Amino acid sequence: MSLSANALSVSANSQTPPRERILAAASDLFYRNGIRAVGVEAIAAAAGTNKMTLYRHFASKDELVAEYLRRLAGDAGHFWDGLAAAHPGNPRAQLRGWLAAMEAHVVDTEQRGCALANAAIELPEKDHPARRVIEQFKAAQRERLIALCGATGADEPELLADELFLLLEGARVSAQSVGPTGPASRLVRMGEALIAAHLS
Amino acid sequence: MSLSANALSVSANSQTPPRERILAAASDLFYRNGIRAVGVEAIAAAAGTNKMTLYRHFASKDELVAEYLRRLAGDAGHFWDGLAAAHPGNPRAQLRGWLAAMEAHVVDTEQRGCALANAAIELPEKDHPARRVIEQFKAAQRERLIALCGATGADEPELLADELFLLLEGARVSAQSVGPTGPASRLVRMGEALIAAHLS
DNA sequence: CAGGGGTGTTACCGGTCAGTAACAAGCATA
DNA sequence: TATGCTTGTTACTGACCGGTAACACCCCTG
Repeated sequence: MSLSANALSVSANSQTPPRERILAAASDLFYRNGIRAVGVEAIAAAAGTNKMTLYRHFASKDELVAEYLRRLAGDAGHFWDGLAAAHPGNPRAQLRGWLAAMEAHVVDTEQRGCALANAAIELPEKDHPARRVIEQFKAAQRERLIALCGATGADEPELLADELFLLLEGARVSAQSVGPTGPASRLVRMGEALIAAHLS
Repeated sequence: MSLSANALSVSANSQTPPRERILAAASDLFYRNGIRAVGVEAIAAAAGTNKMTLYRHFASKDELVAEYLRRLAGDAGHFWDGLAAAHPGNPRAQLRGWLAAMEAHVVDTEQRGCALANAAIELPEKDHPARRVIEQFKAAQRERLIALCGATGADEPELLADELFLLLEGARVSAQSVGPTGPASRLVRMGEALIAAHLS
């Protein structure tokens, strides 16, 4: 089972510190091939280094996985911040921007859903260090969505947020089984209908 | 990483033919621990037999995985048939029954989401024999839902079906990251609101 | 009784897994 | 020039992976 990999600019650049190169290579391989499908040796090779250096920066593969997810959670937080900065005082526009970005992400065939959700499916062990990261991230995601729905003046912000949350989560996972042209392609329209129903 | 396993009645019963015991053991282990996390030796042992007998009934582990998913797809088909038989000529009741069953399934902490969807995440290789099964199953699932929504007289049956489809898919996957007490616990209420909106 | 198909047992194959020990080489600072 | 830190290299461990060969066994049918 040959793994697919891309030559990432960061991992090819030997100017970048090895820890960053390893994380970049691991992110790429984990996301596209699955966490369990990727060995540490392949990660080190893709990062232009070797297994020893990898283990000098990460205590174990599980810790590398946790850090990989931590980075993605941070990126998502920055995306939310960017939305808020782009539409200050306009929660409705922020919500609209979020929906549009999510639909674009779902339709993109290069994407394979939410890395955090995928990891939760792939790593059912309750004591895996990645689980803390996943649970905290998803809870924070939901909280932000609830706050945003509340700011728009929806009648039941928490219910609306959960509807949108499930809609998105379903779109991202179903794109991998029925394909991105299926139900997931009308995410914006569905979301707008939900929002409208709660603003009456 | 010790695997969790249950002593299934069928796998403990040596009266049952070995092929069925193997499938039962594989279903249990695959679903709870993930497909890649389970080795064929562990499956054979849980089925009360050995690796050789397993390979006399299944050409490879990948084929065993495909058959495991085929069985589940068949079970789901029977569930739909049962719903239709329980509420003949009453699509509204069938839809309601489907929603209730899905919420019960999502809330059950023993469950770990849709085995087919999980497999799609765990097995991204396009040529894996399981992918055909997954894609056909999800497409059939969606078709049945569309037909049912159409029979209820919804104004846009396909859109409603996709909304319900994504809602369910999201609920099952998010139960594994935010837990079953989160957004997934109000699936019936959300679904009913969607249906009502399309029956106006 | 003879035959044969399904099953169990053991040992093995080559390969990969996560993780480590020991040592050489580079490179900066002091 | 000498120090000390980071990295590279090679080789290795013990375990497990999917899959197979060879052979003994049991039980049912003829």
